[in-house]
Amino acid sequence: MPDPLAPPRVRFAPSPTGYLHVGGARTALFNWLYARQTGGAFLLRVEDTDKARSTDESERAIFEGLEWLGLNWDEHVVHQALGLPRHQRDANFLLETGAAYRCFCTQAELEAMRQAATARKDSFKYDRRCDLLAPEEIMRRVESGMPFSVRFRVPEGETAWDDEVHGRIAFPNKDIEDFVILRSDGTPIYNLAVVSDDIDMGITLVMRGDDHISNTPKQIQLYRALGNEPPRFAHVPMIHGMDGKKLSKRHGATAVADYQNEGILPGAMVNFLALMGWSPGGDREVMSLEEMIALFSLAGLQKKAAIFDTKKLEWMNGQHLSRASAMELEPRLTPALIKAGVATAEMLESRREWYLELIDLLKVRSRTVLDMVRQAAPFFPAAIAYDPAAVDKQWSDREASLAILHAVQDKLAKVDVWTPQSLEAALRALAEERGVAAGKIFQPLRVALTGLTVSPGIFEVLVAMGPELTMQRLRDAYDFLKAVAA
RNA sequence: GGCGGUAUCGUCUAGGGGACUAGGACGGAGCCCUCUCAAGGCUCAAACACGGGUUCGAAUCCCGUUACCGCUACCA
Repeated sequence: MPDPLAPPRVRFAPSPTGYLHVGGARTALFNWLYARQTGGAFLLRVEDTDKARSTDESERAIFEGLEWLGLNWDEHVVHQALGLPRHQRDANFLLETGAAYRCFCTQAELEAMRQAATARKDSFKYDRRCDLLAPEEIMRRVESGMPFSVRFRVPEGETAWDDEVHGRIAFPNKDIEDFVILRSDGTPIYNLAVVSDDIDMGITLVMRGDDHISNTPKQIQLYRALGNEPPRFAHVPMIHGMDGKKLSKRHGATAVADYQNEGILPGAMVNFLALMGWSPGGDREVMSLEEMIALFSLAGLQKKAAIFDTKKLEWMNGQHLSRASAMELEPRLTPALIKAGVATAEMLESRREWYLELIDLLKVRSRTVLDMVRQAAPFFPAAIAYDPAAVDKQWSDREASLAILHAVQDKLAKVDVWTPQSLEAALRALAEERGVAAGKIFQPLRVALTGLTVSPGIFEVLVAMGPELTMQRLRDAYDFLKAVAA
């Protein structure tokens, strides 16, 4: 009997056959939030019994994904394959207590029975023929070395549990066939391995995808036959793609690492994932990890599958970007800037104050870290590319543009102290002298400085860029304009 | 086919018998702000799957139907 007052123990149990999928990440997140809120333990178990498909690389990718999201686990990582002796002991125990029996049917025989049933339009269920064998016959077959699998004998009645998200779910036992728990090669089948491990790890709440609902009655039967009280179960809904089907590659990125590479912040990813299938109630949306821990509850879990909407993820990321401090963003932006070849580590370090101010300037108008890189590029010495759309729109009249830029240069040369105020005064005066709207000056200048139609306020841009780089950009613009004109 | 699960705007959701003319958010349309783009503010379009009950009263409870999803392996 589990102690109801003991701290809960939950687990995330991925099989290392790929990357960390967003669906898995969300299941892990819910378990983690629950453990952190209750002071319980969040354990990790790698389900690597399928040696053919499991790889170390995939295992590493899953760990890295969890670490990036900030989902730290307690105790040591359990590898399911290492539990083989215990799985076999449990199967033998079930055999000895009569809860399970040996099945000598071959896979080919089973397949034939299945096909015969399908031909009759019947649903197939193993007919227990091996359980009806005389004890002497069983003895004879075992002694003659005939291979056998071990099947669990499902008792009469009904198996039900009070699911933490769905309420009571019941399965008539007659609908559950005598399932195999140990293969003829002596290795365990999933349901046995899971139950054996969860008992061994002292798991008190199994929170997993609702695709496991139909495994649950089998597992409850195994708990009982093994002399254990089943844990609580919480079956959370799945994540689907925009077409309503299970989320897969053809819906775009499904690996959390993909979103990491696209410049999504882990805090935003976690926030977004949490909101798919869980709600704190009311209108709360943008939350920190700490707030989610405080607010999390099983009662707020949704029953319905959610569809992954990357648009909302990007919006969420923009929110987190805007709210984060430059100091917090710096470690995420710096590697991206270096990777893109925009700046070097030394460059950023030598002008740290300036760099942090630049981050503050850009973060509010960016949705991803990659957006920030794009917008930050003009503030670094490397030559810029001119966006054709910007050129067409703001420099359509080459001669006029050249004239404006020269006038701007003259004005700027006379500004001693570069502050937003002094620059604004100078440029607005220029507009007045020339009798044009301020925008007619600012926009062509913006293209000259950044190559883009989009940037922070033009005076902030000038200050951040400084007189030297500004003049360089203007000279480059002249060259460009003259080349096009000629 | 059998069994199980689910059903509120296009999407994420609030709602747990009367507070519902159904709220918020993303996305869309528009306005304001404005040197651009964001951010921010405001406005608009947009949903209780259907049919029966129960009840004075149902988005909310019950039953059917439909649709969708999952499982139906000596996979996990």
